[in-house]
Amino acid sequence: MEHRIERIKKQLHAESYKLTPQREATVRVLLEREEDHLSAEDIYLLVKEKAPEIGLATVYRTLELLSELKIVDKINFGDGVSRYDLRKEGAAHFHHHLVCMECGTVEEIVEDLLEDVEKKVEDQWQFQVKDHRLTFHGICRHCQQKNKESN
Amino acid sequence: MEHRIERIKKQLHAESYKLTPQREATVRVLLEREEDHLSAEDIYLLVKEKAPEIGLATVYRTLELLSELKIVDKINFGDGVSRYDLRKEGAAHFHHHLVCMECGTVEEIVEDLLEDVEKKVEDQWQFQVKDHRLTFHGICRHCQQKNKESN
DNA sequence: TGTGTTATTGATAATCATTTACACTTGATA
DNA sequence: TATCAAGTGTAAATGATTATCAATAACACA
Ligand SMILES: [Mn+2]
Ligand SMILES: [Mn+2]
Ligand SMILES: [Zn+2]
Ligand SMILES: [Zn+2]
Repeated sequence: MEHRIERIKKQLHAESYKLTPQREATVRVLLEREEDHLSAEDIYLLVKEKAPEIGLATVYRTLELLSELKIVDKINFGDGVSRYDLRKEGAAHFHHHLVCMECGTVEEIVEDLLEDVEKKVEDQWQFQVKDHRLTFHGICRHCQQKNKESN
Repeated sequence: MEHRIERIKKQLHAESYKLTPQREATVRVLLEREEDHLSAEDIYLLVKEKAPEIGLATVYRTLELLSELKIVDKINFGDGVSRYDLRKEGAAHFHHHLVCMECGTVEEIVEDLLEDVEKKVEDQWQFQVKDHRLTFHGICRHCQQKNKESN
């Protein structure tokens, strides 16, 4: 944890931004809830527990800044809100998501999986890939089980 | 064109919805601009040319309905608006997109490309895939060329 | 240590996409 | 024709995000 905060601090400094107390509190929430996919509002409420005086606008500004520096990725699962997802330490690409259409849970896939596809896109479409977003919609293990039992 | 309208009409009837003049005008715009990725507002303005009395809410309602029936797919490229994309005739899966980070153009990939990946997800993650969203962000052919010349 | 400069913040208002409420129209059916 | 549900247009409401602005904190240097 402290190690990752240090690293993020350095990334900010490298672009001559400071790790203010508000920014640090926000980053800590993101680290503590790394496997979740929180909206700005969610994050705001959690940060308020550590730093009650923080404003919602500051949370938005911090998330915007962290997005620019590629420390977090902004994603959209089709409900009305943006969600913010910490990049995995040292990951070259954004990870993938499995969204269950029945219970709404979101599972992560850290494996690349797209190496071959990207090569094809670069070769056949002559498109220079920098990043990607891949989300599968379907039925999670748990709901499959539940459905089987109810039959 | 007329053939596809007929088919969509049948899909609506199958769920006991009617193809009202407003809905037809909206569908026609989507067919005419099939390769584009229009927002609700874009579509509204185009439909108004055919049916000036239509209301924005009706366009939203129609797009919502067409989404439910899987006639269009709602996508989000990260700018603040949802965009609506006609499913390719008879396509089992939603097609993919290449978004240029420099000029903003969106290119389509109709080929599946994900067969192997989906198999892996089903086997190794036991997730039953129903649909997917795949977008690559990068530099399009045209902008690559332009960058090369300016060096 | 003081002083000017700039970045950052919190509160609030503004913006903008989307949804809702509601009164009116339409078209089918009894 | 009278009735009824589905569909519509207008206008207002909602909710997420962004812009504004005065106050504060951090820093650079006399
Ligand atoms: Mn994630
Ligand atoms: Mn498309
Ligand atoms: Zn589930
Ligand atoms: Zn381009």
